[in-house]
Amino acid sequence: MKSYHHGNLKQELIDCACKLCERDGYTKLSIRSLAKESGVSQTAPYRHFKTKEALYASVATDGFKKLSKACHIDTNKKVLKKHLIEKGRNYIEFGLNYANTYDLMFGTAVGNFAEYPELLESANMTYENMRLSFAQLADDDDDTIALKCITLWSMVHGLVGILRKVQVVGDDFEDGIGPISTASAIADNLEDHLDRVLTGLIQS
Amino acid sequence: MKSYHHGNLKQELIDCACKLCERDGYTKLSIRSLAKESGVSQTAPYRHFKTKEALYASVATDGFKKLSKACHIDTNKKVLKKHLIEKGRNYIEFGLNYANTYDLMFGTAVGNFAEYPELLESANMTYENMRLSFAQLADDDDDTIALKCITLWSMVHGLVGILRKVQVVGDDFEDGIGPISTASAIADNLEDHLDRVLTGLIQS
DNA sequence: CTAAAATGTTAGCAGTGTCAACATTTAAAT
DNA sequence: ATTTAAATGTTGACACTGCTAACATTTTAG
Repeated sequence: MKSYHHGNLKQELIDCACKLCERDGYTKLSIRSLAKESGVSQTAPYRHFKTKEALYASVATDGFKKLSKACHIDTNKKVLKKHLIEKGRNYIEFGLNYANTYDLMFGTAVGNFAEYPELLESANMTYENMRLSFAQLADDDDDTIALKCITLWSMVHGLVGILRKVQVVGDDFEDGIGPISTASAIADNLEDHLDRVLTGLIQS
Repeated sequence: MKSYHHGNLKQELIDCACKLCERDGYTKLSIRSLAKESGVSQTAPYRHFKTKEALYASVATDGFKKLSKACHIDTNKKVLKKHLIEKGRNYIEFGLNYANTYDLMFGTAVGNFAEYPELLESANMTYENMRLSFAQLADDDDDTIALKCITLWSMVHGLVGILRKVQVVGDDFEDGIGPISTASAIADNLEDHLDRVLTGLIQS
């Protein structure tokens, strides 16, 4: 027999939301359907998430933790350029493989990260590891490091966005923006691509 | 006295949608409120837009035309690096000043551009001008040009996205991701920043 | 053991996208 | 010019949504 209290509703809602967000995109997600999925009344989720945005924030937090792990570099050991390239590739692959979650993390679904401390912290962790890793490679003052780090982050972030938009058959632009051959070329030679960008950043 | 037929409903709906999308973000936009705004019944818009996504597509098309104009380069005259830098700045400023519209253009609100020929064409026009301009600067074969062009596009696109996320007070990460001083530094020195990236692309 | 806090339920409001059936106006065909 | 078809607008309705208030139950703390 089912007890009145669920026992682990909050985490189950988050897990389920992560799954559905990634499968269908966060716009398709509804609190009500989520509640039904967990066998609970329509408004039960409101005991754990004040608004839908709060639920989004939890999903985004989960996303940042996964992204952080995917491109984490051990800064205790010496950081090499090849490490950064490898993790850059991981970043881009995360953005492409978890595209819907990535939208939630970097879109406007969650207006102000500061309202959700865990989200803010997980996002900053991602940035901080990026910055520390980069600092070991480039021989610059802190401000320059931060600046180049943002440049690098913009690069991989932008690639994720553009690669998703660039999809075409052949050379005549019929099904998307730009030539798909180019998109494939970049995706296939991501290491070379990152190497070139990174080299420019380290040396200049 | 008001006539049964509006006369110019479609364009008025688009204009109004563009305005409201930019002001409040596209998620806040509703067909019904739009109809009310134009003094027409709730379902009248459906004579001009099959779905809400079709309306989004029209707003996005308008956005791409504006973006295209903002960073258009006359490729009949000789294209110089400074032109590309200037237009790169215009691109980024468009992305930041029309952030909500930019979301609609590059987000997932419109799933498949191919379903909306005008949208596809306006987006391709943006890319094509970018590519032709770049081709005059870099002395490479077509494939390499396309590849570097995507790289450049990713750079400015990524900057728009990241600059919007990076916003913090001081050095302790309390209100956003990363240090706001860095974001300002990039924004203030956008020309230098673009110059560096561009120089790397032209020479390597 | 009792009071308070946490968690879940039911009922309901206001708003949404979309559709079907119908009305009116405009454009095209005879 | 008259008839017909197409385009455009309206009403009414369905199923769905986020969210709130009022109430029920369970767990936890004093």
